[in-house]
Amino acid sequence: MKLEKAAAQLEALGNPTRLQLYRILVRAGDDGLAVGSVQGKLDIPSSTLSHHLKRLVDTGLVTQERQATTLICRANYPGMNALIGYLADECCADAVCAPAVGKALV
Amino acid sequence: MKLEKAAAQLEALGNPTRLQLYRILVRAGDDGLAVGSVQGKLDIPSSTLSHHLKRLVDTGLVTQERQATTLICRANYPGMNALIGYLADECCADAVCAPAVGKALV
DNA sequence: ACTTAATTTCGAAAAATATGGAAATAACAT
DNA sequence: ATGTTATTTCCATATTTTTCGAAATTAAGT
Repeated sequence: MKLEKAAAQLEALGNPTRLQLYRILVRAGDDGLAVGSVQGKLDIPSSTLSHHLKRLVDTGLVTQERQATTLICRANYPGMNALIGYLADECCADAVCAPAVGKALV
Repeated sequence: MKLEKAAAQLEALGNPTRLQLYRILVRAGDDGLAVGSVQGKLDIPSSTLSHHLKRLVDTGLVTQERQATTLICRANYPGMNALIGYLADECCADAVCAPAVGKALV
């Protein structure tokens, strides 16, 4: 993973609203969630939500699939894994932190 | 870890200059690196660097220790591990991505 | 074609971030 | 005390981000 891409993904997640949004999608699992359903959970205007979603989609953290008029959004696990892998590699280049990453697995 | 804190750390890392800066500190290992040495590697004005460093320190990703006139900076591994753990937990809440996280360990 | 529902784009204002020169501070040596 | 080096704070500016109402678009359903 290139540093620029990692930074873009980190920045995308580095906004409380978007991180919350991403969490909601993760919790929705493989079924995903329609934009409208997400809006119900976040209670923000649709245009604001659309901008945030776009950011997550553009950076490869979320995917979207049309079903008639509704747009299903899903957390893109491979994208997140690549990011976590990048961070872990950066973090563990010299150190000491493998155990804690391991802990996240349990 | 609280969502707000995770978001602040992600945002701190979500800037190419700061991510590069953080990488440099990780690679410097336990010895750390003086602010001036970092500046030499990044080639940015000291005031700009100081702002970025402050952001990483404030969010708990970097620590600093005075040695006479120079300030030694170190990557704060526990801070990063907590963040990676948070992301892994969020990501793996329902899914499918444990194997990839495992891969990051190797 | 017309309507309805879902979502995005446009446009614009407020807020936050990024950048860096110049001055201030910190810590020490002489 | 003065000088020197290292780093931060102050200040101002340019850019980017965030926010959201209103209008436009998309995709059915009737």
